[in-house]
Amino acid sequence: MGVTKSDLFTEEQNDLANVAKAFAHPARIAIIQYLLKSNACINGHLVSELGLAQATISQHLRALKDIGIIQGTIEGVSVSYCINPTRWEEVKNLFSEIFELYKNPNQQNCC
Amino acid sequence: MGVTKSDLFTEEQNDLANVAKAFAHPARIAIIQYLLKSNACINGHLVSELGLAQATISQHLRALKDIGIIQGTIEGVSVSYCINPTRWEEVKNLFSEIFELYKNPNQQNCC
DNA sequence: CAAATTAATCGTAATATTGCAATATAATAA
DNA sequence: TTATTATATTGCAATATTACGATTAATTTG
Repeated sequence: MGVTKSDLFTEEQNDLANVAKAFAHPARIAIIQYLLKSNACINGHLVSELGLAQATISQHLRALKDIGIIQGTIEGVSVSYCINPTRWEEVKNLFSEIFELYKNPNQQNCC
Repeated sequence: MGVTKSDLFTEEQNDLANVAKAFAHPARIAIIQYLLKSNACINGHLVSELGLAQATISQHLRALKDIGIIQGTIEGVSVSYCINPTRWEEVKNLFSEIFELYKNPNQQNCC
């Protein structure tokens, strides 16, 4: 055991779950926030910003790249990272969908 | 190793990461969607809805309760669950904050 | 009271994630 | 070419998560 039974769920549910994993670690949130705030391509100064080892940062960057939220282009020796605008919009909409699903006409419909 | 180094990050970052974990598994998304769509208190018919064992569902429900997204009240032999409206709003705002952080004036600011 | 029902918890196995040192890779500089 | 620099990958240890059978706890029914 220990394996998520993906086949029990819809593609949409599995998608959202995977995307949510991007946000499910503070280091990845820190990376995302850093890229969002700078709103530009950032060379990998992230290692000095966060207090984690270079290998660990690289691993988190890879996770974010796999999910598609960030993209990186090689610039000589270093790599520039930034938010992927298209994917960001997609991810935003995925979350919006579920958040908009909740209508609470009266405060009393809850146990 | 294997422990997330929470002390390296802000409380806000750790909070969002924890909340995101609610969405980071398709079964929990399915549970949330089920409660959202019914928009009412639902007795534990979730076990028959999803294809997971009773113990597993209970475990996911507990995770959602710990995060605060759902609440349950005992109704005789069974338990009624529903979305916690206040917390839901909070969670929604946490995600909104980070999503609103992204401004993309021109499509060319990305590598 | 005993049986039935419902859900939580415990214990455990399997898999996933996190973190890092060491190493590999790739581009540039000397 | 040989350093140097920046990042990725590998291998591994520690911890977390997922799943479920078995058990427990609490309530209701007969």
